Amino acid sequence: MSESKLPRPTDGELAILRVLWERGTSTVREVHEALNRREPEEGTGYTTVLKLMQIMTEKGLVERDESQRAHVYRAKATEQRTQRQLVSDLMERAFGGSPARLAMQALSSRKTSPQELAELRQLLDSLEGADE
Amino acid sequence: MSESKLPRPTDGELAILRVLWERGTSTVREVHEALNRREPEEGTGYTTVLKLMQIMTEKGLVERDESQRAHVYRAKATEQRTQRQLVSDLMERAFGGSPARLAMQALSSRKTSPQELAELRQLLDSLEGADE
DNA sequence: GGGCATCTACGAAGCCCTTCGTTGACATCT
DNA sequence: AGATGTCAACGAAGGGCTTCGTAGATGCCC
Repeated sequence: MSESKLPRPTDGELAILRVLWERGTSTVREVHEALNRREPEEGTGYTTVLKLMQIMTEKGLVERDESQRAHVYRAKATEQRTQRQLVSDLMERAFGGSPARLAMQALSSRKTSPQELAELRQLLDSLEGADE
Repeated sequence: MSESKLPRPTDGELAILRVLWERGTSTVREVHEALNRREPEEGTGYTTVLKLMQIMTEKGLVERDESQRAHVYRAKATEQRTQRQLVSDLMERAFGGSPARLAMQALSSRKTSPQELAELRQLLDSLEGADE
């Protein structure tokens, strides 16, 4: 029962999760530095990141190991799982629940590499094959 | 210059926009009734909807005609335009800017009808055709 | 040990979103 | 005209998100 529903992460929380997914488990300092390397103009303070991560711990979005003086955090949900949740959410709220309309909007909004198009085609094949 | 960037609508605002897209121009009362027909358990009050729509007017998300006693509102951006914005947003924040990964996640998250799959296939064809 | 750097914890402030009660204007019906 | 119902406007309250200053604990180096 440890897999109950996690809340939808906010923009700030998502930025932190992205660092954790990319780097693996990290301390607050590491996350803070990664964020400011990625977005030098934003400049969020150290304690701001710390506070966010503390709240995320309360919400269950991350877990932390307090055995070291500098606590070590890790994302509780995988990147895939979170992406699925966010997509489902947007699909319901803005696309009337239609995955295809969302997918088409995504593909139209930016150029996609031939390789990715091929992967998509493959996915379509498998979806059509598995009709029930 | 009337086409500047509109802010990302909140969840509540998006629900109202959906009513306006579906019904066309509407009064507050009409929106309120449509929402409570759609989500009977939620039960947002009339003044709540009114307040939201007033704020949306300030933000530029909707426009209103005040010539009648019951003001008539209409969405300022089309459904398509808003969907594109929301998708781009999510793509940047959670998918590292990759449209294909977002599309695949969308298609995996829910069963898609054969007809929609066919439409998608067609879109893929046209995208591949238009390589530069 | 004293001084310095690093880290967590706490709390407050500011802003936005949502909700709703109240008020005053306006219309309609009798 | 007076009663009733509908409407926009306003303000306030509550909660969540973000930001940061400050304090207290801990580790390290001379």
